[in-house]
Amino acid sequence: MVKHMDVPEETMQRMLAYLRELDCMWTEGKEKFSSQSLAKALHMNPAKIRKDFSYFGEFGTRGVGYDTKQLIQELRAILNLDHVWRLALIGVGNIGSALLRNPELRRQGFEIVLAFDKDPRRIGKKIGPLTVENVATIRKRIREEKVQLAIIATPVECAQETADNLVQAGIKGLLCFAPCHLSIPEEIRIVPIDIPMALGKLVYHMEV
Amino acid sequence: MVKHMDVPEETMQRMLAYLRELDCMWTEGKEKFSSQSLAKALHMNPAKIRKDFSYFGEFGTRGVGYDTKQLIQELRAILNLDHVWRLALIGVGNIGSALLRNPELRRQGFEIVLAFDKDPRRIGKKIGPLTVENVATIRKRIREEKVQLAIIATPVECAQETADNLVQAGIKGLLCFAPCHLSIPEEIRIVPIDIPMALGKLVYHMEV
DNA sequence: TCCGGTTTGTGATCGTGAACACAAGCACAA
DNA sequence: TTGTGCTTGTGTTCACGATCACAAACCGGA
Repeated sequence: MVKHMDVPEETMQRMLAYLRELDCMWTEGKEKFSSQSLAKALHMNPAKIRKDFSYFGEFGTRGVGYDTKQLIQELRAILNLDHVWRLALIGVGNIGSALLRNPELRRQGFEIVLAFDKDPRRIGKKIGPLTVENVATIRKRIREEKVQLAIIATPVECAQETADNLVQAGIKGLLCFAPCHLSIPEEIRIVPIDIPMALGKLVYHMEV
Repeated sequence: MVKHMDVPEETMQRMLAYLRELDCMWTEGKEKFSSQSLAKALHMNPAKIRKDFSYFGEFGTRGVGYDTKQLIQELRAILNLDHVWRLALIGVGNIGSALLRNPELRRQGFEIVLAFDKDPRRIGKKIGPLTVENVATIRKRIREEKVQLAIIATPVECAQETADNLVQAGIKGLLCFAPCHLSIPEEIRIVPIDIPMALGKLVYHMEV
C-alpha cells in the first residue's frame, strides 16, 4: 500500500482529525458520510478532505459518498492505530498521575505499562495496576518490556537527562510535557506538548 | 509598531520558542547571542531566525550579534507576554488540578484566578488560594473578574456545552484539553491540546 | 585610515501545500 | 435507455513559507 512517501505532513495530521470525527459520527449512527458533511463538522474545505484521502486510495463512491465503518478501518490502518501501543511514563507528578488516570488514552489505543520516578517517596507506590519504579532501572525495564514509546512528564530540570536515558534504552518516540527544547538524535521522533507555549499562541493576536 | 500583519503564523510560533531559549540563555549568564548560536541550540537555520526577527524591526548589531536582555524584552512585547494573563479553569479533575498545581504557568505569566466544576463534591473545595465554584456561575463570575482566557479541562461530553457557556461569557481565547472538535465563533481563538492526537502524531511514521 | 573577519538584514528563488475547477462516475426516475 | 442531480477524484493554479546568497555594517588592529 502507498504509505507516507509523498504524503504531506499536514495531511497526516488531518487524517487523525478525520478519524476522530468519524468515530464520533459512527457512535451517532451515521453509516454514510460525504466529504461535505465531514467538512462542515470540522469547519474545513471538502476538496481538501478528498485530496487527503486520495493520497492513500479511492475509498468513496461517486454520487454517494463514503462508508463510515470502512473509512474508520482504512484510517486506523494508515495511521498505525489498529493495535494497542504500549508506553512508558517518566515522572509521576501532577501531570504524570493525571495521565495514568486518564481513560481516554486506553480508549484510543495507548496503554501505559511502565511508570518511573526519581523521588524515593513515590517509588514503589501502586497506582492502579502499576507500581512506580526507580528511574535508575529505565534502560533495563524498557528493554525487557519492549516498549517503544515514552512520555516525559518530569520537571524541566530532569527532562534532558531523562531523554538521554530513554534514547539509550532504544526508545523510538517521545511525548514531552516539559516546556523546553530537547536534544535528541534525528531519527527519534518527538512531539512536544507545551502548555505555556500553547497559552502563548492564544494571546499573541489579542489586543491588550 | 509593525505587528502581525504580514507576519506568518509559523514565525509567531517560533518567536515563542526563541523567547523560551533566550530566557534559558539569560539565566546561564549569556548577555550576547548570535543567530548562529541560537540556531544551534534549537537545531534550526540561522537565516530563518534573522528573517523572523526582521518582521518586527532591526534588533541586532552587524558583526556583533544581539543583546539577550533586550531581545527578551522585545519578544515579550511582540508576543503580548509583558504582563500577567488571568485565566479561568473549567473542570478540576485530573488534568485540571494538575494545572492548578503547576508552577510553570505562573512563571510564564499565566495565572488561574477562577476554577469551576460541575460535580457537587468538588464545588466549594479549596485548592491553594482558589475555591472551586459551580459551573452555573461561569458567565457571572467571568464577567465580574474580567477574565479573557479559559482552559477547558472537562470530560469530552461537557466540552461543547462548556465552550458555549464561555463564549456567552465573552471569553476571547480557549485552551482545550478535551480531545474533540469544538464549534465556536470564528473570532474566538482556540488552541487545542489533544493528548491522544499527539500520540497519534508520534506513531504514524513508525513501522509496526 | 584601511583591512580582514564577522554577523546582520533582506531581495530573490525554490518547494510545498491549499484552493479551484471540472471531468468521471453513480443512483434513480421517466 | 436517457437525462438529471450528486459526489468523488485529480490536474492545474495560486499563495505562502523556507532557503539561499549577498550586500551592508560593525569591530579591532595595524
